[in-house]
Amino acid sequence: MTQQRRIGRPPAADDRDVRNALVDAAIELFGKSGYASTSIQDIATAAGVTKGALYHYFTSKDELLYTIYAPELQNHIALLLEALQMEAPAIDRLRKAASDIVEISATRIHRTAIFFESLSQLSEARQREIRRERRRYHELFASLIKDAREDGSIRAEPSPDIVIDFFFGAVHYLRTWYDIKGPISPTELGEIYADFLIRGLVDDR
Amino acid sequence: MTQQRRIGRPPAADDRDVRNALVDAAIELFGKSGYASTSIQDIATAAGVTKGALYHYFTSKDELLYTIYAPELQNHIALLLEALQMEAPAIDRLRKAASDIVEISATRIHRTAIFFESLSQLSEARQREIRRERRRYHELFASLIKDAREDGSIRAEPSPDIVIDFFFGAVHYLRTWYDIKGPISPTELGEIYADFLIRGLVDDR
Amino acid sequence: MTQQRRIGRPPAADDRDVRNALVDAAIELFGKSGYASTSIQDIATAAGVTKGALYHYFTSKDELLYTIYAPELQNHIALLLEALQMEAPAIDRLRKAASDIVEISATRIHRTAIFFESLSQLSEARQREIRRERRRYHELFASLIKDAREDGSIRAEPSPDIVIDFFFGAVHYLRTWYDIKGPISPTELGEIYADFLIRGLVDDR
Amino acid sequence: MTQQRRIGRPPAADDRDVRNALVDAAIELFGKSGYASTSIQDIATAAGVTKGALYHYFTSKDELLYTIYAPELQNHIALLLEALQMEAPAIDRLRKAASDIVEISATRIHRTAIFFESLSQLSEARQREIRRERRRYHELFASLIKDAREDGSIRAEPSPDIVIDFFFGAVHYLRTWYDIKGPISPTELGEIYADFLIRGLVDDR
DNA sequence: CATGAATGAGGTTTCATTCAT
DNA sequence: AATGAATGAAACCTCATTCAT
Repeated sequence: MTQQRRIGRPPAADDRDVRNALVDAAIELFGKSGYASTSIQDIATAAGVTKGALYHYFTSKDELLYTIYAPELQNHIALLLEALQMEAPAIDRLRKAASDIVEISATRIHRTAIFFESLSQLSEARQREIRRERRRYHELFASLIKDAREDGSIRAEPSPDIVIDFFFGAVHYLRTWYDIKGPISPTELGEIYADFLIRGLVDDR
Repeated sequence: MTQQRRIGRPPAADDRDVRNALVDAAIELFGKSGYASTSIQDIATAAGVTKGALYHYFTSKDELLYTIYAPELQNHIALLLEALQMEAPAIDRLRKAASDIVEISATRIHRTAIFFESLSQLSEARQREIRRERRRYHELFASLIKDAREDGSIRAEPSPDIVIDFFFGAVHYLRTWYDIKGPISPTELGEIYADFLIRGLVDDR
Repeated sequence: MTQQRRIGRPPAADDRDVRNALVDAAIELFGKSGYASTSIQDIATAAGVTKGALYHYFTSKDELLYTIYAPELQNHIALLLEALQMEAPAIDRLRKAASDIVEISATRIHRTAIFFESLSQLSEARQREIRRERRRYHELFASLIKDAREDGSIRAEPSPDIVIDFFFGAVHYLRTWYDIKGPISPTELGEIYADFLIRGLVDDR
Repeated sequence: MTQQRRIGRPPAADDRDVRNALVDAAIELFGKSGYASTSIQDIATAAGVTKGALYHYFTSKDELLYTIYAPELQNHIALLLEALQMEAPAIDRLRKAASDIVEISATRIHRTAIFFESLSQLSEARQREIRRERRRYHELFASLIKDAREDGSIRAEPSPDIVIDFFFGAVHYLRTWYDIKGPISPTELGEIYADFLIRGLVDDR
C-alpha cells in the first residue's frame, strides 16, 4: 500500500531548453498530423522527454495548443497593422498586407496549419477569445479593401468578405504543398499571391 | 387488444436504408468535426443504430471514409472531363471547370471538407490510390491552363501548379464559411470564383 | 496509421450477470478501502472482467458510486417511514426506527461505509440531490424524537440534532468493527443500540 | 537605487516555520478531503512552498501522516491516564474520560478526522505500531467501565467493547458536523456526550 | 534550506473492433 | 440484419518521488 518508489529526476540529462523542445515538437506534429491525431506521447517522445515533463510545463494538451496558437494570431495582426499604417496608396497597402501574410505563412508552415485547423480544439473560453481577435483581423483587412475601393483603384465587386475568404483559403492551403526548400522563396510566393489578388480585383479596362 | 410481438429483426421503418443513414451521418460528422474527432459511436447514434450494425455494412472506420471519399473524387474528375471536352475556347473551358468545382464543392460542403482534410487518415494502400487519381485531376486541370496559355488568352506566369494550388485552396476553404442557406447560391459563387481566377490570369492592359 | 486490430469480444465467457458482479465488487472495495483508494482496475479485476466492460455498464466511476449510493438512502427512508407509521407510542416508534437502522447497517456493512464516507466524491449535482434526501431523513427522525418528547416519555435535552448526530455516529462506526460472522447478530445489535439510545433519552428517576 | 540581490535562500519571512506550515496545511487538507484525495502538491501550495521543500522535511507522504497521527494518539492516551488516576469514584472517572475525549476531539476536529480515517493509509509497520497503542487505549477505557461495573454504579450489559465502539463512533462522527464556531463549546459538548454515555449505562429502576 | 525539472507508474476514460446470439 | 457485451490498446492526465543546483 505504501510502496517505496525509486524513481524521480534522472542523474543529469542534457541541459537544452526542454520547454522549447516540446513546443517545437508540438508545432511540427500538430502541423503535420493535426491536433486530434497527435498524442501527448508523440510530442514527448519527439522532444526526448517523458509525458510527465510535458505536464510540468503545460497543464493540458489544450494549453500547449494555445501557447502555439495565440502568438501566431498576434503576429498576423501586428503585421497587418504595419501595412495599414504605411504611407502609400490604398492598393499598395493592400498588396503589402497580402504578400506579408503569405510570406509569413509560408515561412512558418506548421504554425499556419495549426492556425487554420485547430481552432475548434481549444476550450470554449479560448475559442471565444481567439474568434474575437480573428474577427478583428478580418475587419482590418476588409477596411483595406474598402479603402482601395473608395479611391477607385479596384472594382466594387465582390464583397470584401468573399475576397478575404477566397484569398485566405489560398493562404491556408499552403500547408498542403508549399516546401520552403523548393524553388520558390516565401517572399517570391508572397509577391505572386498578392499579384494574383490585386489582378483579380482591379477593374479591367 | 392482442399486441403483435416482433422478435428478431427490429420493426423495420426505413428498412434497407440503414446503410445510407450511416453514410449520411458519417458525412455530416466527418465533415463537421473531422475524421479523428468523430467516433464510430457518434455515427451509429446519429444514424439511429448500434455500432454492431455499422460493422455489418463496413469492415472498418477507414472503409467508411473510403466509401465517402472515393466517389467524390470520381465526381470531380467526371466534371472536369466534361469541361475539357466542351467545344469552346480554352479560356471558356477553364472558366467552366473552375465554376463547376466551386459549385459542387459548395453544394456538398461536408464532403468537400472530408475530401480535403481526411486523405491522410486512409490506409496507406488507399492513400496511394487516391493520390494517383488526385494527381490525374491536377494534371488535367493543368492541361486546361496550358491550353489557354498557348492560345495567348492568359499570361505565362505563374506556373499552372501554383495557379491550381492557389485556386483550390480557395475552394477547400469554403467549408469553413460557406452557408448554402445564405445569400449566395453555389452557382453564383462558382461564377464569382471562376471570374476571380480568370482575371488573375489574363494579361493586364 | 490505420492499423488492424484483432481484438474484441472473446469467444464466449461464462454467462453470469456481469453488471451485478461489478456492483458487488465495487461495494466491497469502496466499502473496505474507500472510493478514492479503489481503482477502476481493482473493481474490474475483482469482477473478472476488463475495464472496458465496466465502462460498458457505467459511464463513469462517479456513476457507479451513485448506483450503489442512491438506493441505499431510499432503503433507509422507507424503513424510517415504516417505523413512523406504526401504531404505537412515540417512544416505541423511535426505538423501532433506531434498531432498524442499526440492523440494516450491520447487515449491509460495506454499503454503510460507502454511505457515510463517499458522499463528497459524487458530482456536485448528485451531492445536492443526496443532501436533500439526507436532510429529509434527518428531519423525519427528528420528528420522532419530538413526538416522544411531547408526550413526556423522554427528557427535553439535548436537541434532536445532537441526539441524531450522536446516535448516527455510532451507527456509522459499525463499519470499522462489526463482523456479521461474530457473536452478535444485526438484530441483537439493533436492540442493544436502540436500548442505549432510549436510556440516554429517558428522564432519570 | 542599488537593489539588493538575494541569491540562494529566499527572503526568509516565516523562516524556520516552514515545517509547521506544512504540518498545519496537511492537517487541514487530510482532515477535510482525506489522505488519498490530498496531493503533496496541494499541501505544498497551501503551505506556500514547493514540493521539494516538503521532501526536505518529510521523507514521504506516509511519514507526514504519521507525524500528525502519532502524537494525537499519545495525547489521547495521556488524557485518559489522567482521568484514570483521578481520586474519585469510578463512574466519575469514566465521565471525565468521556468528556475529555469529546472535548479534545471537537477542538482538534481535523486531527480527529485523520485519526479515525487514515489509519489504513500508513505503512504496514506503522499500522501495527498504531494498532498496538490503540488497543492499549481501548483496554484502559474498558478497565474504567469494568471498575464502575464492579462497584455497582452501572449495569452489567452490554460488554465494554460494545459500549466503547458505540461511544467512539459518536466521537468520530463529530468531524462531519461539529463547528467550533457554533453555539456549543467543546467543553459543553463533552458534558452532553458524557452524560449521554453514563445515562445509557446506569441501571434504570 | 529550498527550488524546479523530470520520472515512471498508474489513474480514469475513449474507442475501434470482435463475436455470440 | 442487427444487437449488445466485451476486449485491449491507447488516450489524457495526476502524482509521489528523486536529484542537480
